[in-house]
Amino acid sequence: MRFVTWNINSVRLRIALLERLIDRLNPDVICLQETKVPDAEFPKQPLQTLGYDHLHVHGMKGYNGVAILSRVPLSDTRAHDWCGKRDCRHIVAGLAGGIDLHCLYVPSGGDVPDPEQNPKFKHKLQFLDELTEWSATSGILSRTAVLVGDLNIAPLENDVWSHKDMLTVVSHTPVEVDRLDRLRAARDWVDVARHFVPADEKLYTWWSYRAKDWERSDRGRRLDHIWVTPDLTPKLAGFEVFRAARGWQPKPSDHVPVVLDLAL
DNA sequence: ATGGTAGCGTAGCTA
Repeated sequence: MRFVTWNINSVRLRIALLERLIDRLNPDVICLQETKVPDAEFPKQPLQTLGYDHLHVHGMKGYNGVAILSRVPLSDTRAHDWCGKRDCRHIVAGLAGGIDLHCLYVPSGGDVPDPEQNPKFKHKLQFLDELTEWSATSGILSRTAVLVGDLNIAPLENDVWSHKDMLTVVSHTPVEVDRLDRLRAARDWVDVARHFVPADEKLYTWWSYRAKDWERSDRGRRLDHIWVTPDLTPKLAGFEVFRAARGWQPKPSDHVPVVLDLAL
């Protein structure tokens, strides 16, 4: 079974690129972040035409928004609210075989990496803390699961173009990397990218729109992640960062799709 | 040190 996660940065604007992605990768399940559309206006029809009959969409006007598009049935679909906000950042669906699929969009955190000065950074840390607490107490701990999405943190040295220069830049500061580690440790999640790609190798899933030439400067970050519970480790069959999509014209997303194959 | 681009929606917020 092939899973793809992609921060698409507006699903309506990039529906043609989503169709191209489907043509190239033929995923069974697609998880999207930053759909930026209320549920009633989600472009369901073109996806159903392509065989994605099982849709779990959770969006709002203008910002955020997550979605799961599937060719296989989804059960027990639900959404979670964190930090007292209804901001459409976390949905879950059940797959055959008792597997939970989490699609997540963690707050970006603003510019200043200080929770006292910057409410957005405080929100990011609190969001991760609430998720970690919930992971440890909700009973979901014992379930087999796949977690994907834009976690907006690049935890390892080679998840950013320059570890030294990025230590004070939101997405790679020690305080948020520590919070992400605690979340990962709460269920002993396996970081699938680093299962397949050695930690001494640079690996990015996002490149800023602001670079003159994203490909040449290659100042990327690994913000988009795929995690699985340890019982799925023997089923890990393939992984890819679909870097080519960053150059798709016109108007690429600043994030690229990330692919997981599971031998279920 | 600064400012650079993009999406939504049509100003200014968010990333």
